[in-house]
Amino acid sequence: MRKVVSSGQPTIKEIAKRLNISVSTVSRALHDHHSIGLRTKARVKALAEELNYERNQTAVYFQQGKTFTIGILLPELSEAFFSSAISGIEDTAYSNNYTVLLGQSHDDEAREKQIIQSMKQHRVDGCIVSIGKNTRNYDHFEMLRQARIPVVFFDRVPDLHDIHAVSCNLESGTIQAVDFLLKKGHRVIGMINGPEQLVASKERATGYIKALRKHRLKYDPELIVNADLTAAGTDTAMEYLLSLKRKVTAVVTFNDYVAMDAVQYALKRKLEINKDITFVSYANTPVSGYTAFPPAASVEQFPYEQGQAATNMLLSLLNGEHALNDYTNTIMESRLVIHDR
Amino acid sequence: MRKVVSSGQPTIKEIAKRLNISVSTVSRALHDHHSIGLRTKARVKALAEELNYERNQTAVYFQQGKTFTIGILLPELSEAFFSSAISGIEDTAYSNNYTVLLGQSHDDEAREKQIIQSMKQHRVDGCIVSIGKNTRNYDHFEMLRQARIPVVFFDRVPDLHDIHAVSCNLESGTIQAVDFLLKKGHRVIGMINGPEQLVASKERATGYIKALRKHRLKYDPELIVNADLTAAGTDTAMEYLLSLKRKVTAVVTFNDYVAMDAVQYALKRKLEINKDITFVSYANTPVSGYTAFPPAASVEQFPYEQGQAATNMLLSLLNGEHALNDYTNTIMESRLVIHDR
DNA sequence: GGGCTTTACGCAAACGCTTGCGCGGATAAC
DNA sequence: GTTATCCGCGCAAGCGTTTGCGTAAAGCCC
Repeated sequence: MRKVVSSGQPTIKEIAKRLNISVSTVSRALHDHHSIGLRTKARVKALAEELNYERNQTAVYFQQGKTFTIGILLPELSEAFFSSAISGIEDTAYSNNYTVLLGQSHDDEAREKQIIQSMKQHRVDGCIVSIGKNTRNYDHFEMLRQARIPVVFFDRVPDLHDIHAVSCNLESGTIQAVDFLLKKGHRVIGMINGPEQLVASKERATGYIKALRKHRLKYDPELIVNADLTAAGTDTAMEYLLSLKRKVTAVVTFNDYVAMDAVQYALKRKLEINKDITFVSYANTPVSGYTAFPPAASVEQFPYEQGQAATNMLLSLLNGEHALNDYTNTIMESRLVIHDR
Repeated sequence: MRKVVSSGQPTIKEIAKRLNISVSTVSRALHDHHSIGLRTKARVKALAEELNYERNQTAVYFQQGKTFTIGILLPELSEAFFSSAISGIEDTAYSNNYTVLLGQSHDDEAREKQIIQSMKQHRVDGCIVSIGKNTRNYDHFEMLRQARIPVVFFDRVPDLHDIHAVSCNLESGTIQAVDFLLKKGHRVIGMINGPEQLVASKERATGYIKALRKHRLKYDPELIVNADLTAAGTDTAMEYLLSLKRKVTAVVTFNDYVAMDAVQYALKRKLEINKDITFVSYANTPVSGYTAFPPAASVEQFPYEQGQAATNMLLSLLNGEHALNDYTNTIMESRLVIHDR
């Protein structure tokens, strides 16, 4: 017969043979099944210990059709926001005896699809996903749904209603941010927003508009520009904003990276930060405290906690505590953190 | 019989039944085995497509004793250095059809051991590990060795000779760093080093000493202090260095986090950065460019590339291109990046 | 001591897939 | 026409584990 890898690991079969009992007895003994005598249990456990027996999980997974593994798919593992989130996910997964399978899409829709496919093949029990910024088509997630693999989206959530999601209430955070600028006397406030299809972009825009309305100020659509979050895109957006007739004195940027790029651009244009122009951003990175020209304030999104929340939601889905078709969108509160005084 | 989860997924058995052929034929047809006729292959593939058949990987893994999964164990997923490394690891794993299982130790030896245990049970094909800074005992890795699961250590490498490892040549980087400071006229250079048992600490110390020797300067052991990398530890270390009779005008810190903490401490002591005291660090974070008081220079360690290298080494170990007992320590070059002029 | 329940264990199927081998039939070689 | 070769496919074992059910032996009650 074919020679399998056979890493020489002992199996319950071996234990059974040595003890002259059946494999089922061994299996049950190791599980402390009530129908097994104390003596037998003891003997089995002793031998298992001695042989350094270790249950072959792949066999169990296969047999049970469950892997105690959750897949996480993120655009960019090295981005601070996401790596904090991963940390939160891993921590709560770990304390619930789940393991984490990882994949990054690099915002590439094709790769995103492949990774989802691979995770499905790996038979993950569920997924936590933050979609790429270019993803327009959601067939791959539909596949998961049909395979009854629950998915919890977080942060970058597709604009659908029948999904489970955890995200931050950016609207309220944005309102706080614009409030802050208005109180500092700014009247022409630009916004470098993200791609239109992202919910996060819509929320930011809505917050921006609502804040103005609250102060009975007229909303000028010219002041919001959608960018692609690259440095070049940010430059273009800044160039546009600075070219407007109305003089923009403050800009709300999509995240800290955009803010830093925007700051660079402003410096190139010989503008003085926090004087000629003030930036407010969303804290996707822990650098704010150390940055030379940090945004005057930023909206904290608590990535670690979002990761935890997403994982907890997935786990309750997996445990059946939460019905698969009971779609919930957990909104976490964001909070404006003011850096300069 | 017991009702298994049975997500309704089609199996090769079903395909076989529908086509009135044997499962083995189906299996082989799907693998394009030469011994299967073209007509049969076509029929099988067509039906598979139609039924939306998808191979049950857990069954394959179990059957083959291989999971095409590698485990990565790191101290802290959210640290920039490690998250870049993860990104590099995931990318090369992905392009070699491997998947990545993730765990973080939080520098806790017990948790480290549990994660290794769990990965072993998951039957990962191999591991990539950066050990916790408190880890003194390596039994868990010995277990992996006995289970013939290859491990590649990287960055934080245990001080053993019979291991596979990828790390950065910190010695040369440190020499460059100290050279830099000496050329700027500094003569009393402190070093806040990491925990003694880390190879990385030893290399830094060695580089420091060699650089002095190169310039025919006497090495004063008082100037190197081992810290625990916490903010408090850094404060203590700074306090110590500043209390010395010889006036320290420059400090080489273990990494950017330590540097930033040290900067904070120096500021509290009313010292002017880059005038009263100059810092040089190791770039474990991408923030240097944006920081208010960045270290004057830092030694770049290329985490992404280290991750790639570690993964490639592991893969060649797994493919048998590299003998398990042929222990190699790949040293990558570090390079001093100068921030101020 | 007969009938009953309980205790403690074994039997064997099942999970989905791969693969060595065997075998019938067609084709080629001589 | 006989033999060797090859093509195309089926049989069945095996990977390690779990678990429904069957069944002896032991214990209990009356």
